[in-house]
Amino acid sequence: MLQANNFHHALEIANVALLGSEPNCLQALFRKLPIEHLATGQSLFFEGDAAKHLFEVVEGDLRIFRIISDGRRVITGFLHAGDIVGVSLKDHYLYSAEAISDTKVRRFSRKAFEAEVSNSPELRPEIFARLRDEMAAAQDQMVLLSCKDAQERVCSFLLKLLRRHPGHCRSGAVVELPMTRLDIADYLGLTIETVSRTMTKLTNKGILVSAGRHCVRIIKYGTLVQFSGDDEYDGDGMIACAGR
Amino acid sequence: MLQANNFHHALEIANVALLGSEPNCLQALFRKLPIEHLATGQSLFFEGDAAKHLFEVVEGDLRIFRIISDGRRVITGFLHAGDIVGVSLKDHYLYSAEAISDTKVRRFSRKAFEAEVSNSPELRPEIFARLRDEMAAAQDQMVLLSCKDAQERVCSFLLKLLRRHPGHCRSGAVVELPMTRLDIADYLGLTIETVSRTMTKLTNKGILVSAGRHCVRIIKYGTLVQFSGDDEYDGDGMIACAGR
DNA sequence: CGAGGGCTTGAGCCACATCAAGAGTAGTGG
DNA sequence: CCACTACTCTTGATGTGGCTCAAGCCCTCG
Repeated sequence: MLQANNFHHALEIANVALLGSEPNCLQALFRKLPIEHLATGQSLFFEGDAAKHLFEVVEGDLRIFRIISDGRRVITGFLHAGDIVGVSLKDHYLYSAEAISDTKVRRFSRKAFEAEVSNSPELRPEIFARLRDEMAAAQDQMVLLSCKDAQERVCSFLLKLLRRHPGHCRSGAVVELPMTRLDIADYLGLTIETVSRTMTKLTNKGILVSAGRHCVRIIKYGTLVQFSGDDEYDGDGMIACAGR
Repeated sequence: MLQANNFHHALEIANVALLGSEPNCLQALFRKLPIEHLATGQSLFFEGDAAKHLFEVVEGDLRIFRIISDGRRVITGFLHAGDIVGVSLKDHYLYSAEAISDTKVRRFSRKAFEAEVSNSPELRPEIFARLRDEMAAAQDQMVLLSCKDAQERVCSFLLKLLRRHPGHCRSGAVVELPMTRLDIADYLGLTIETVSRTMTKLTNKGILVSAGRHCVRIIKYGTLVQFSGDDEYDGDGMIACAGR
């Protein structure tokens, strides 16, 4: 299932070699590892597989999702360059991960990672910070799914993408949507038709204009924020806007 | 807002005194601390407050929730005896916490807690395990809110409560529902009327019988599982059923 | 230029929300 | 002990947002 199985042994050795170096940030842990390439649609791992590795997303985007008993798919998040997947893993992956665009990742042995983190007091706060961010994102998503209507969900989603790039939180900014409408629908707990209709409505209201299938330009940022149904005030100030 | 503010200084001293003792499990950390009592409906802390403490629930139940801009409430979880609240906190509480029954808690300084965990290699895996469980629960909740219908939500909820007591996962078991219907509704993303109607329907189908306002007896456990819409198979075997 | 996949748009329907009333239960005070 | 009150829960009637089903459009790519 996991590609490049023959590759792992070499990586283990590379990981072990890193153990003495005491890197002071997570990214540094991964820096020396070879880059693996994923084509659009290719899987990184599957829900239920033994969780032997963590990954750093170097470039591109991934969707993480679960398939439920009736065959439907729930996307629980998207990952982008700079994100690390697997920090919150149990023995088995809780979800599947697939590339939604051409993507580059670095693979790290889970065992070596845990040893590394356990030995490095500098790294632990960073791990905890990422876990906390992940929890906060999950909370926000629960609020969205619990009680936002279609328009609020779509606006919240667009804002979330905007906020990944500080300085893009303003009218005139352009949002890239690397995922398909179906991905967005499965993430927002809507159908593809409702997402499409909602985008059209937002366009008719003059809040955004389409700029190709995977791109929209925000015309009225303030209105978008209002429509998102979030409180303007955020407990941690602008931290939510500064990205991870 | 937080009660017993005059009490904190003494606690800090108690916490510091613990630092030398190297406890080997989280519960042990809290064991020596005085118990604080919360009456039904009383708040433990509020969303946005500076997160200065963690709490161990010794007895009783809490709801954790957020109030959104239009005044609606989203309950993101319930806490029970043995749970620890605050492991995943940022500088400020992400949610409010209120007692839903008479509740006893122990309070631990966040700073001392972090020092303790940082000094104790035995404690860290336990912390991570709790964070992972919290993440897994959040994922499950997202799946529930994304695509389960009312009946599936209510059945999943009842099963979740049952699974807190190993051995109760069978026909004839009794489930305590310390929270109100409104709490359940706000947790499941439904209205109080829909929760009530769904419970009635399940009763009419012979799956459960009411045993007072805060108590139901499960008659057909297997059917309840089927109706919950979860896969029978769980990646980590019976772990999900063994409670925290 | 044709085929297939992704997206948009329309019509009708259904599950759940909303609105409204009434029944059951706990708590209070005389 | 009972009456009064307030709250929780249940049940019914009606409304509606988003889902389902269906068709057509628009890219992209061979």
